[in-house]
Amino acid sequence: MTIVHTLQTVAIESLQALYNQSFTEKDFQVSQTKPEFEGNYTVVLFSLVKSLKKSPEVLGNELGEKLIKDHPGVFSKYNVIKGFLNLTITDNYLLDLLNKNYNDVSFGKHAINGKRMMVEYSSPNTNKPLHLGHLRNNFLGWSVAEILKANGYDVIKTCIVNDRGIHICKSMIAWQLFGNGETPESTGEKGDHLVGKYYVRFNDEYKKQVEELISKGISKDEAEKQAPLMQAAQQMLLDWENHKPEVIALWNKMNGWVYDGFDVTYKRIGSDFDKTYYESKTYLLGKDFVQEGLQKGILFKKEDGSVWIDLTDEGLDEKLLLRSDGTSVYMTQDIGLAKQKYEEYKPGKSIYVIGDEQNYHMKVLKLVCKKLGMPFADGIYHLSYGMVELPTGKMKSREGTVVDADDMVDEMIATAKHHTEELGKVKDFESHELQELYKTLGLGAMKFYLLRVDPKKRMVFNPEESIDFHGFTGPFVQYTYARIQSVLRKAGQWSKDNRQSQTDPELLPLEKELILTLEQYSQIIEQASTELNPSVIANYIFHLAKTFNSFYTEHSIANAENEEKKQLRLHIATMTANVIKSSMQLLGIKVPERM
RNA sequence: GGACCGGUAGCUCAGUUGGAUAGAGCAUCAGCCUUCUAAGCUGAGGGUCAUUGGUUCGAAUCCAAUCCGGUUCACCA
Repeated sequence: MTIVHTLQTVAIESLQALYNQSFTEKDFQVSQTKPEFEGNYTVVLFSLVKSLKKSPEVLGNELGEKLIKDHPGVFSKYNVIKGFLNLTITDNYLLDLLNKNYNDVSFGKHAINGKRMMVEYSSPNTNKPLHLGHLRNNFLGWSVAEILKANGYDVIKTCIVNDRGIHICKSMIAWQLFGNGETPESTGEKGDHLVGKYYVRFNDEYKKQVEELISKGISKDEAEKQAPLMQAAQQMLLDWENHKPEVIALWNKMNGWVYDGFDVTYKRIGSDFDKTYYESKTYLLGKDFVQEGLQKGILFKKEDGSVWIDLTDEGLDEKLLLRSDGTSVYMTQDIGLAKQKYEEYKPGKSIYVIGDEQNYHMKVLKLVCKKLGMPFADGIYHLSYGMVELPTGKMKSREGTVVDADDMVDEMIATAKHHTEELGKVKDFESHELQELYKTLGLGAMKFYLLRVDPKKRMVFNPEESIDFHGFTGPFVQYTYARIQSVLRKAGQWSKDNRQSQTDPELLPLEKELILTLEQYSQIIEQASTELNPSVIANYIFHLAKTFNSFYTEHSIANAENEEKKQLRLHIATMTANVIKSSMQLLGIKVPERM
């Protein structure tokens, strides 16, 4: 049990004993004591004052007195200032915690709870390579899955590949017309980049055709419809749906190039999935429930044959579910897929990591499923994240003004190399070890940068500022870890003298602060899970690393004042390293043994 | 126009669900390497928490209105 939980429980018991009134954890707050006051944890008394009809001073003193008397192993001192009861945790409690857990690599993680969660993320289109926005999505999805696992959930990671549709046909048409038979092999270009190039090419040429038509006096709307390229793309989509062999063959070939490219990128950034769904295989799902919904009177048909759902009671609009020609729309497919996912895996909750531009869509999806009486409706959760923007404005993949994911990774790794060489600390490293280190640092910096911000906030990505390796960054944390490992390696050589100390040493302020911070890890994991927010972890690790660095400069570990202190500090350092490694893992970031 | 999200230091962000004198990083300035990794540490300056009103012992946090920015409201996906 964590200190905060213990304090809550014990305080409730004491209040019951003292005043014969029962309270719950929500009736009063427990927080960390502000540094300017004495103590470690604080009970805020104001909310109790009313129901107990006592002054905060009297209440604080009576409660403080009782807590110390009944639990001398946990609390050593108290003081009351205004409505705040500040309690000091005993050194023995913390030393005991340290001794029990310093070498436990799964400290802070929670036991398996038997519940299943699905996390859907990444969801790429196969007409272009991954960009910076996808990176935020991938890192978020991966990290949330890891955080849920650490809380005891059984997690299924899924990906829905948008491998069909007009946008794919655009790349295909452009390649047919302008490609001269280019392949990844012939050009040496990564498959997804090659296909993306033709997607941009399509839009360039299309724009020219539209302008030409407009100059001939045709209206803009009309020109956009009549442009030969667009007509060709639409014809191709029809041919695809009719399984025309040449089109299917081309589609298979070009998608294959893209998948090869994605595999390289995913492997590099450390993304993977337990189950991949392909839209080409699922887009026809969901039509059956429309019939059912019509029969039950939940859906209605308009004169032209299109099928709708009325959401005006909920303050929303009417929403289309089947076109007048009987084909399904995005929403219908999504409902079908949601149902399939549920039937296959029966998750208690299904988390969709999707950008906030789809907030409305996801809200409607959940509502429609609910109206249709789908059992999984309540489990649908949209983990919405803000767009990643550049200082120059929004990224537009149609115009090719995106930060490409592969380029970004290359740049981060190159920067890691540059910084490392400049510091000149790695002269004895093997070449393969160096390559590994640059990758660890570069990717670590990027993941940390994208995950340290609250997901729902949109963020500006400044390429120059983002590769700063100082301060609140991944490499700062990685450096702290490598530093501890270095100390531990050397300490192991110096001394095998492990004699047990008779008297426990008294903790110095920084030692105490560090152990208290380490103790909070389990609660942080819990909080990150309930909020589905990796930035909680990132902020915690940074705080922990910073606290350790202060401790490190202030107190010598190897040359401690005496043998007891040395052992104590080695334990603290070991546990700090374990928690850093474990928490960075939750963000998908590796830590180097030396750097 | 309706709905949803955001506005905190020059910049990028925290702020424990209503608590004590609002905190970090970057940038600026001043210090610290003959001792465990200086990618580090210590300190200084920098704030009308968008604005106004309300709720109460107490508001960056809750409510209302206003201003600014964003997203969305397709027989596109």
